[in-house]
Amino acid sequence: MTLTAAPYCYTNPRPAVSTDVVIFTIRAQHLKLLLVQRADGGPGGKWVLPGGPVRQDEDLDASARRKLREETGADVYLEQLYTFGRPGHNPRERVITVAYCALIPSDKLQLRAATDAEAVGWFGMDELPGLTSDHSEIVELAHQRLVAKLDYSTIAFEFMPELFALSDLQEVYEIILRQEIDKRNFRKWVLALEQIEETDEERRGGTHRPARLYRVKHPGKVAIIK
Amino acid sequence: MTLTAAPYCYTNPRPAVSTDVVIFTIRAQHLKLLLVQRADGGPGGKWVLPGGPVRQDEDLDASARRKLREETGADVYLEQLYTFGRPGHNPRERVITVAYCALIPSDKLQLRAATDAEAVGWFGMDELPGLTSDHSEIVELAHQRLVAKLDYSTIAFEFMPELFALSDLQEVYEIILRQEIDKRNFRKWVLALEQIEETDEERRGGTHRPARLYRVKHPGKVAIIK
DNA sequence: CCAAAAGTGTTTGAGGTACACCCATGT
DNA sequence: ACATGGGTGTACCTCAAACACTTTTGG
Repeated sequence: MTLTAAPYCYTNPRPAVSTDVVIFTIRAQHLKLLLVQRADGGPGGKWVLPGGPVRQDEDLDASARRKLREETGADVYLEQLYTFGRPGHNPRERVITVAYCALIPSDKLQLRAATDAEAVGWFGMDELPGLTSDHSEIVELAHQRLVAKLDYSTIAFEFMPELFALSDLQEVYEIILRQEIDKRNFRKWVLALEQIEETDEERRGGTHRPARLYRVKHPGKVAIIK
Repeated sequence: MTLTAAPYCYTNPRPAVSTDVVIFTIRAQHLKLLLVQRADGGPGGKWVLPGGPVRQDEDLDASARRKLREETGADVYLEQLYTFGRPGHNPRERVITVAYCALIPSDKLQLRAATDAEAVGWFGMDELPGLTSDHSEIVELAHQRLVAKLDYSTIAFEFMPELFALSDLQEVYEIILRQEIDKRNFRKWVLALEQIEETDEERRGGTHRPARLYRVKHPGKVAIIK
């Protein structure tokens, strides 16, 4: 090992630190998450969560946000999930992973054109390709947390575009919770939160009464609701 | 810098990774947390959270647990809080801190005899000595999270000794929430959770009716309550 | 006029809150 | 007997859940 190959030397061993991001969106009536396939040669390369080493001069949040932007171009809600740090087999190559979770509204959903280096794709929770066990664990935790947060926060609003109908929002809840919700009760509940407001726009589409459109009052801020 | 002084070399810079633990207990009718004072020479050494570098072969949880044991001898409820990783001034000496929170029941509260190297002490939230700004931030977050969790989990039970009276438990809630609670309503609520059970022990103490003692049904497991 | 989604109120039950007195003991 | 904390029940109110029909539009 030469100095030019490994010029960063410490008196104690140090782990490599990466961030991995679970990026969720709602698409085609399903909750999906983004995976990338590194072109490590073979055609059946492993799909993995977007992620990689934290730069030395970069905050953890910034690192996760950079990866989010690199893959999706979107700059949206992002929160730290959990930090995983099982020692690996090789003590000199230990990796610590700070996992993040991001939510993309359907209207900001345009994948960055895949580079030569990797393919990107959205996968439903039921159709995930084989992931490494730590990536499975991260995805599992992110999903649990998302479901739990629907109950006590306005996190689901982060999936909504600028303008949306109440039935769009209801659909998001139904998709994530995997259960139907009574329309009248849902409307009463969500309006009572006072976190969305009516606009005077409406949306006509198809052979039925147009839907009134709403907007999130404080976009990007997730409120805790008791 | 010689090879023997810095034998661990990498092609990219790596941060040092530490764990810091916020250790809470209830003592003398106050919520207190443990700080240590490194004997860095001067008498007015800085008080800091117990913490330090993660060993290379050690899980993050294990690292936090080790520090918990080193300072208190106790092996109790511990959860990961958040990971902080602002880049510091010197890019070669960046530190990433994984913060944990631990809760010690009053009966397991015996501080390890302080070594020559450091003093240890319990401080109320209102009487904290000046901490570094990142330690303040960690303490703040741990406190918020504790208060929030009282509402939707049985985390407060982790403060209880093996056997306790309902009024002891109520007192814990009152201390942390800083508000009085109606005795009858509290008892109805806590019993309806079905997470503690009556024993046939009672405690006599002072000039009044003895208190029935209860026990936590699933010690060490924090239940989420709707 | 028909199909399709949008929109709207009322009743009921569970659980949370407010509130005051009797009980068992030690001195 | 009295002071001290331990222990109990009821009335009310709020909020979540169940439930069905009318409205507006496009074809």
